[in-house]
Amino acid sequence: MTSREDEEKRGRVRRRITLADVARQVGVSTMTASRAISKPELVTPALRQQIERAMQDLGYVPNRAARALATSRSNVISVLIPSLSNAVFTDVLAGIQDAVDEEGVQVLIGNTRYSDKEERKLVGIHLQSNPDGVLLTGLGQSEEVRRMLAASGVPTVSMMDLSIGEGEYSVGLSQFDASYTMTRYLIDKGYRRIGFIAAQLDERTLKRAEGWRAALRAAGLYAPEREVLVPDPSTVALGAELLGRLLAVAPDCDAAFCCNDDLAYGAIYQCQRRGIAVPRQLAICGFNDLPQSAWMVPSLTTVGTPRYRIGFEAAILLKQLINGEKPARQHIDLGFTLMAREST
Amino acid sequence: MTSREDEEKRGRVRRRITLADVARQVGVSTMTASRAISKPELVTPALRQQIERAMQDLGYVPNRAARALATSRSNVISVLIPSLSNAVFTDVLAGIQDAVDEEGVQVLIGNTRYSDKEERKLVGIHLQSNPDGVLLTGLGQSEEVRRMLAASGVPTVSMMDLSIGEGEYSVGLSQFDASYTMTRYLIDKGYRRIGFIAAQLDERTLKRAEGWRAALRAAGLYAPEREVLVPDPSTVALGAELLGRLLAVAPDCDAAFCCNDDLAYGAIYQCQRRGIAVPRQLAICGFNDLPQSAWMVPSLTTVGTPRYRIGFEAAILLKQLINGEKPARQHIDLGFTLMAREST
DNA sequence: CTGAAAGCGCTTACAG
DNA sequence: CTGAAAGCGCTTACAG
Repeated sequence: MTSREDEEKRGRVRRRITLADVARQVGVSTMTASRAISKPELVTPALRQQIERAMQDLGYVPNRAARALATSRSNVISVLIPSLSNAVFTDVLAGIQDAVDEEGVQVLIGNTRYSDKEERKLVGIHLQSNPDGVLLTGLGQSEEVRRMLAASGVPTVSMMDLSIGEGEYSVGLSQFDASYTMTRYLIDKGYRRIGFIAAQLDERTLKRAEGWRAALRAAGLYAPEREVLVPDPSTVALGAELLGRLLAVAPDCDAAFCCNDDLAYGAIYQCQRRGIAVPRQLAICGFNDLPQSAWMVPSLTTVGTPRYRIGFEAAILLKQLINGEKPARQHIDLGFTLMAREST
Repeated sequence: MTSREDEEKRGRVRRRITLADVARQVGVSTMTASRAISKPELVTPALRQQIERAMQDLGYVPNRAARALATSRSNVISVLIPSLSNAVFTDVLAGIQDAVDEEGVQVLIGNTRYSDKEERKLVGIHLQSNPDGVLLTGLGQSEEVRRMLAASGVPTVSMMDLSIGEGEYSVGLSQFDASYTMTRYLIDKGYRRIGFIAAQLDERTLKRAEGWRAALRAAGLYAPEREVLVPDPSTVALGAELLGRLLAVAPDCDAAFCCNDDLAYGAIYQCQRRGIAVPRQLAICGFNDLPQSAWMVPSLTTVGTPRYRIGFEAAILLKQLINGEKPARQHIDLGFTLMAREST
């Protein structure tokens, strides 16, 4: 204590309080102080109280880095998502956080911006933190990412889509089936010239495009000119523009399936600006069922996806792997829900 | 090498490659290997190349915890935001990420969920990681949070609002002025019975309410029954409901100022459902200018806020503090922009 | 139930 | 330009 005060008076850098300081104050060894935290049942109640008291008084804050180094358990999990501005992934994140919350696990969030290169870079960086596990978005990781992850031996779970690999783990839904189902619904409702609007063109989007094509082909209604696919980031503004493009190349469309809700919002606004009645003249549907979709006018027909639960279940699965347990299932299909509303 | 292979054959846990492994392989000391990373100019080019080669071959991944422990510099900054589902804060986050990207700084994200208690808890947890700096949202931290932060000696910058404290640092805008300006604009446009709809009731919202009141009072137009404030989380659905409530208690309103864009979207949808013409019968405006606001029909009058830049500049300011530099300004006012559109 | 001591994987002032 | 050695702050098998 006194030497510490001296230091401060002399203007030296304030040294952080360590376990040793706490132990000295109470007159026990550091290992007993350590145990008072990690295995409290192993230390006499009276002693434990004194130690806890001293930690309080001194304002002791454990040093994670030291603990991680000593235990080679970081209590960190790494999460790689393609976007933070897309509500889909912040919902996934919320599920993850809730699943690991009480355990003192820290979630390291990496934003890959839909880029394989960024993902590669982030895996490298995150691996430096020795994560106990990694949560990945999608299945299409680059060879190098797979190699790094395999070499590290860190358990990994993929989110959003369903894998079929033996040594792999995934939690999600079939993007293809969901899209096929939506398209089938449109056909059953009587729509015959169904366009498809997509942006970003990540793996999920491409699978949705495949689902749409397959359903139309099965019904003998597929027409390639009715698909407008662009790699640009998905926004409401882009949805408005792409609907314009779709109608320019395929003015006879009676429905437009947008690969996500943001694009659908833009498409609906575009219709409103042009005086096109939705759904009477043109039906519009989206994908994901963001909160706004149920409330806008007209309300949006879309596919509900269990994003929060995907994050939650993926984190649970990862925890099992981290603890060396054998999970009941390697691949967890959380399904989807068709939300039929006014826009179709 | 050989002993390592032995270990693997015997099925032992695969040991992580360390700097010592790299050094041994090349035949140098670990400190030279270390320097090849941190101060490459201090090691002979030929040697350096050999070392880099060995790191590649062995798949060496530095251990952040060990480095943090040795240097007492974590290269981590902690960011506390109240929500991840609010685009406002993901924009702030994007600015922060971009500002610290290349430096190998890791951003620890804490979601306080608008709760002082959560914030307190998160500060404690994040402090365990020895962050080099902390970025806080808003000015209203609890006494305990201030104490913990002060005791840790970690540099701190507040985001979103402007502080006036001497030893404090902040980057943001005057929420009061922005709201006052919007209200003044409505008055100038001829609106006389202007309601206010707010949710969440965090500090920023309350300051916006104050700005609205002040402008109306100054014009002799303030009427307390025209304010509807609820603590619930802000959503589009709630905006629709609150507009209903406002019109129930104050049916003579000719404008409704929503404390953020989400509520405004809901309010506009509510009007559309009820056949209330916007802005002819009721003007609606929001706050923040989210991407959709410019595209919806009618487009939304709102206040543009420099969220990305707030995050970016706050991170720059924090870096200066971390490096012991004296920043040019303690408080950076990034202002706001009135976006007058169709809805008013 | 408690303690002495070694070790986790890095970095760094100090010599040479 | 390179190295021997100590230290960062914890934890843990092993004794007692």
